[in-house]
Amino acid sequence: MAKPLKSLKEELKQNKPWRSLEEEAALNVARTSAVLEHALAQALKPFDITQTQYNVLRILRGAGDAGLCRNEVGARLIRRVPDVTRLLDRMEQMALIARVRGNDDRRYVSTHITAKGLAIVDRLDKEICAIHRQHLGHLDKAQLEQLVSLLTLARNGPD
Amino acid sequence: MAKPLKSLKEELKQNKPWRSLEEEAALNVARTSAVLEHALAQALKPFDITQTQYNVLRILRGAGDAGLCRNEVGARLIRRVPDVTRLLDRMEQMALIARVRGNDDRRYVSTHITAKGLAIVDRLDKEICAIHRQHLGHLDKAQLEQLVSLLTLARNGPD
DNA sequence: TGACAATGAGTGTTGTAACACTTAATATCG
DNA sequence: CGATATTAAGTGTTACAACACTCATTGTCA
Repeated sequence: MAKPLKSLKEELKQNKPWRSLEEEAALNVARTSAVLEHALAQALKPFDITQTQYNVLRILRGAGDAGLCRNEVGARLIRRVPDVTRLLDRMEQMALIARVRGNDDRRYVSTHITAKGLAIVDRLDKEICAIHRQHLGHLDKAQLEQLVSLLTLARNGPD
Repeated sequence: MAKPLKSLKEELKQNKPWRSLEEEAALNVARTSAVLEHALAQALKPFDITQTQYNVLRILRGAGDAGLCRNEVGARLIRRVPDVTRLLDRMEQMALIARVRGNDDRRYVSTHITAKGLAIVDRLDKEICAIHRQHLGHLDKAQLEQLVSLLTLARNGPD
């Protein structure tokens, strides 16, 4: 027998009907994201890094030896943050990343992941993977693909 | 002809394959949420309130004259925040809400929306509705329902 | 070639989020 | 009835987010 699913209205003890289906969808996206991000934040806490910092580490691991400049890092973050400079400052202080100012263009500062930073993301890979499976593993392949497809469609806008 | 949709990988200039479908789905949820929340934040800026504060105002509007205590407000927020007290403090200073300590149980403080707060949420209704339609209106009814259904299923977990 | 725009990084400041901890009032039970 | 737990709200502190602004270096073209 199918388990009765707890709707968002029940979750937030909301008893009024949604004003529109679009609103219901938007709130469901926000709520689901909040739940997933909370789980991620909990997993990162023992390592004393935030989700954004974890995101940066993964971006810089992907960038390899070439590294990336501040603006490129900022552009690849899932959530845009103003003040990438001090985000990187803090990570540099923690010795998770290193920065080198360019020689040909002295405005340019390339940012690299350090061995310490790399060790942390590598160490976290399995754990984060397990969290994703724990939270989304009960959806089958077709459902996950459909979810990705609907969200992609949503983000690509009406134009 | 169908417009080619921009995938998350293209959006974030990521060229590596996802490690799992679950991860791809989780990141798509997070990214979509970030985009929607950014749009909402922009709309709220002229009124000098944050998304969380807007969320509180809607909760308290829904609660009506009875109001809600601090913990109830916190429980109904889309994203959990520690320190609801000072969130409400700030809103009280802005005269958006009012608090009354209970007489029979003097621990209990009920929180109400003020006329000023009510005026702001009411004023915002149409605008927020338009934002939702702008961002999700190009999905048809079946797609939105499926999105809600998949997200609800995701949040309800494997157990 | 020299003024001026464009680009990349960084700073100052304020408010808010996150964490652990405390105080006050009521309920419970030996 | 008094010790103890429970429930509700609040406080102290640190670090981070958000906003507008500045500084330095390079590109461009009249």
